Amino acid sequence: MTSIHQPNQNHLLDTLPATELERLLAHLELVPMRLGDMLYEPGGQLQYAYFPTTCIVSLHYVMESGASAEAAGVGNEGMLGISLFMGGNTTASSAVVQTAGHAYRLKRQLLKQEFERAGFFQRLLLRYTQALMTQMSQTAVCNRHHSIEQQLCRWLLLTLDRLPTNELIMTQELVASMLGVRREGITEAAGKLQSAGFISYRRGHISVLNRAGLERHTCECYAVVKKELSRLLTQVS
Amino acid sequence: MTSIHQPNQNHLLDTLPATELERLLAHLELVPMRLGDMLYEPGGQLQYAYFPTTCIVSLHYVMESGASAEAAGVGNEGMLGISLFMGGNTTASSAVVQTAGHAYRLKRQLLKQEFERAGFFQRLLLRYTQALMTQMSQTAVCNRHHSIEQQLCRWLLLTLDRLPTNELIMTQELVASMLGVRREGITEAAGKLQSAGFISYRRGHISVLNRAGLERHTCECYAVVKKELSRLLTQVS
DNA sequence: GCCGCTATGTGGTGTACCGAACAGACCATT
DNA sequence: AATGGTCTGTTCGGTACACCACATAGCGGC
Repeated sequence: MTSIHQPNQNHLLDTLPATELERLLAHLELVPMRLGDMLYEPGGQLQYAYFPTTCIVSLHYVMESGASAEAAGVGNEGMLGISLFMGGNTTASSAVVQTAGHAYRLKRQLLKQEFERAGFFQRLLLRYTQALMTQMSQTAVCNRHHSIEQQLCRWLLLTLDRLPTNELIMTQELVASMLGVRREGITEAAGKLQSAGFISYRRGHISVLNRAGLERHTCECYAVVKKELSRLLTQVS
Repeated sequence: MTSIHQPNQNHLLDTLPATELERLLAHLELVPMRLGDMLYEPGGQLQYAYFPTTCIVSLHYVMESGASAEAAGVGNEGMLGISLFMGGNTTASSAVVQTAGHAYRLKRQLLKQEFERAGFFQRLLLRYTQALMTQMSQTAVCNRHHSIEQQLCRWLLLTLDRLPTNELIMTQELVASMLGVRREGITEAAGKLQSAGFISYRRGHISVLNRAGLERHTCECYAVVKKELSRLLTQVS
């Protein structure tokens, strides 16, 4: 009997050659991730790296004023705990579960040890980190120049790509805090997307009906991030 | 006789233990960096890594519309060519010289080779990369929530920290393209800072007269970036 | 010193987004 | 079926910044 949860639902783990994956399998621990769980706070010491399978985690910054925004999201394409092998052990951001689901976690020492073998796993993690940097800097530029509606499209598409379904369990309030805008701004933008027939929603549920429509409506930032991710995570030497 | 240019004017090179630095010295080549020089374009293959001593380089994104913005800056605290050891070999950004000066460059293969020794140099570069990620994500959040005036203060301080003098050779037009705002917005913000006695400027020259004043005026983003940089680049194991 | 270029200053109009306040609608619970 | 809490829709006023147009002023080249 096979469980519905498998490590290879995470793309990074799935990419590993059999021998490398086997070394990890015994240490990977499946954990449920509930909405709002905080994996780490700014400056907090991480004990685990997380490889999401069905959850999505947001790298979130909260300002002194209380305002907040997401710098990047992490789902089944990536991992959390970059700083464990980058050397800092902690980061200035916090990591908050944005969509409930599951992840496999790996003890900090084991991740570090595996990284230091300087093999495929190391190269893969570094490439993923570079993809994450692309996402962060593209978010910076997008925040500067694009409308809420465009950014909402980008965000929906990126989120959708990390989920098996076309439905997001997500209030407008939560989306607003991710994009760092007011809830009313999301209400207005989502209303337009619904009128256009691209999405439909009701109290905490957003369904994507016309993905191609969203892709036409979004800014270029979505494509840049996706392209860079696929470039970096295929053909890892 | 000692030249006025020394590799240890770059903080990363300066941090290297003698044995590691010695291996590099013969291969480090001093190059002048002129204002506007493009070190690399999106997707372009890098041939060298650069360690700035007196120049500043901007990691710059240009949108389809022609609008642009900086995701991060690199000066004597860092290096250019992250993607050479991260595995991607290229990035989605371009790198443009924002302040003329000098840098030491190192052939791509040598950087890679040295990185793969998995010693101090590798740990240092990875830590610097993490600091760069902090700068990028803080820029994303800052773009969302802070006023042009605050951002200008942040940007002036970050730039000042990379220069030996308190004078920036820089038109308002250029500053505007860094922050991704209109030139008039910079005129207005700079005017206020000048009235407050923090800076003075004339055609392409900005002098900082009161650093503490700028620090009081800037948003928290400056401190976050500086703190993370100093945390990561001291006590490298 | 004059000229012309480029950098800077200013003003008017438009708009996207913010802040706050409130109304209505949906859903879960009882 | 009623109730209460949460989520969504709408409105109003304010503001920061964009876009456009043009005026002035510093500086280099002649």
